[in-house]
Amino acid sequence: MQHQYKYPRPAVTVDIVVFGTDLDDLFDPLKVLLIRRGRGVWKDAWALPGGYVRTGDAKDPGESLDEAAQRELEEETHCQVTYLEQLYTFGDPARDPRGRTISVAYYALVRTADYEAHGGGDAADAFWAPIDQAKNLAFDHDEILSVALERLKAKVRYAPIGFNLLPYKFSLADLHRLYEAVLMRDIDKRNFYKRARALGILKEAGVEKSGGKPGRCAKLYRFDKRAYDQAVKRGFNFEI
Amino acid sequence: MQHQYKYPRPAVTVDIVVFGTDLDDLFDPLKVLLIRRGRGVWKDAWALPGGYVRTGDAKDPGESLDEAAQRELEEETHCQVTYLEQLYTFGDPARDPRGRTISVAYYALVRTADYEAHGGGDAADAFWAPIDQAKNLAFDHDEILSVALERLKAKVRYAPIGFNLLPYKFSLADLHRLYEAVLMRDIDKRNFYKRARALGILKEAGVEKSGGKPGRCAKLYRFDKRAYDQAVKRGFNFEI
DNA sequence: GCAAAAGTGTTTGTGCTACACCCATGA
DNA sequence: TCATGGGTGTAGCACAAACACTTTTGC
Repeated sequence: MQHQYKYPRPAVTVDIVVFGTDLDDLFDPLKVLLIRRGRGVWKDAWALPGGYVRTGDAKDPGESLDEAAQRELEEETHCQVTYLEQLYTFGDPARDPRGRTISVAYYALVRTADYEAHGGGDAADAFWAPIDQAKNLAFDHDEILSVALERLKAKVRYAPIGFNLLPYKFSLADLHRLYEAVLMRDIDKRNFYKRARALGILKEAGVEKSGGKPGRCAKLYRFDKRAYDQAVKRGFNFEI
Repeated sequence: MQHQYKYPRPAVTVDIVVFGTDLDDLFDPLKVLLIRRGRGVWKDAWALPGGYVRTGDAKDPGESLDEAAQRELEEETHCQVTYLEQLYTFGDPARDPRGRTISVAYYALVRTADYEAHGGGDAADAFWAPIDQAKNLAFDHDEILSVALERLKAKVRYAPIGFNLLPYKFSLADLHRLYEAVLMRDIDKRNFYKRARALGILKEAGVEKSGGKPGRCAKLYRFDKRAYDQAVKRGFNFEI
């Protein structure tokens, strides 16, 4: 069946920048999920996962933008999605050669580390790319990724969203490496550990089992959401 | 002529939160521009200015989202628009009873003070509402306004966008009142003046003519964009 | 015992906060 | 001369930055 309107209407999609981590990768723990395009324009190019928003019609109310993003995300990644936020809406008339398409971009943080999949998953051609190698993507996805990275960099400094990229239990060294990777600069270890603990939102959670690696075993922590929520109520400021 | 698509498509609009100031209003200098709806659903309700994005078709590329916002803005306000930024995209299926409509919201800062109009303008039913009186707006515009205010509050603290709400020349007292109005809290005058000057982005610009009012004449300043751009290059941080 | 990774304190300086009075002008 | 609004300085404290060595573990 066809749908008719008096004036032309754009297609509306959501595209999602999915950030994940690989803590074994000491230099590039921060990754982004890319999909290989199998056909049509930009065939064989890497792209951000995404798809059309279900608009609905007389019988069907359709889905909200958040719901659309969530749905796409579940199809693409089988990791636990712990954070999802709308990023920006891209509407340049020329951004999709097939016709006027407006894309509402989201970014998501997922715990890859809690899962095995990570590369050998079932999403046929999905790939966790190191951030600085994700270039020359389809459409305007380079720009979308760049905006997402800037947002992540900015937000991670004043909101405790970084924890969403780590496993449930993590060491301060993990947290430190993550922040260095996201902010792309060296951060003094002692000052960082001090601040992180001073925030009062970390709860001790045992000790790492030495996995046959040299070096001292790390103490583990988890994010204490209870303490965080209370601190926010008291008007606390979380700059790291 | 009708336009046909295989799947249903949403209508896409831009709505704009236009912030302005009335410096003579010592308690509520911060205003927002509202439009009275003359017909259709939400008739007689106050609403944010906005309208449909020109999508384009085979012959016509249409306009970008920024262009749509700019165009709507020019139609509604004859003040100098010095700042325009995309805010958030609202896509709840039920937000417009007439049918699925996705709204890309923007916020704009304008210099009302450089113009006479301000109320007696030609936009028949436009009104500069004090921020805290702008309630019970049409559609989900209460929510849009609330998001815009939060964004303005946050951004004004680390970026020099507040100047876009003041006339070209302004006194420190003006700036102080503006910040108190935007952040909705008292700010110590001496500390504020000190910080404002220490930023090094204010240029002296003469002295206020006493307009028949009591009290000492204020020194005037203007925003020094040159100095600001250079400071940004050096990686300066502009928290106020 | 050596290589690898985790963990730990002190000093110094800068910047934020709190706070109360004098100055210029018009009526 | 009084009412109104503009303008100014200092002292204490808390936080950020800089900086190097010790501890634990596997091999």
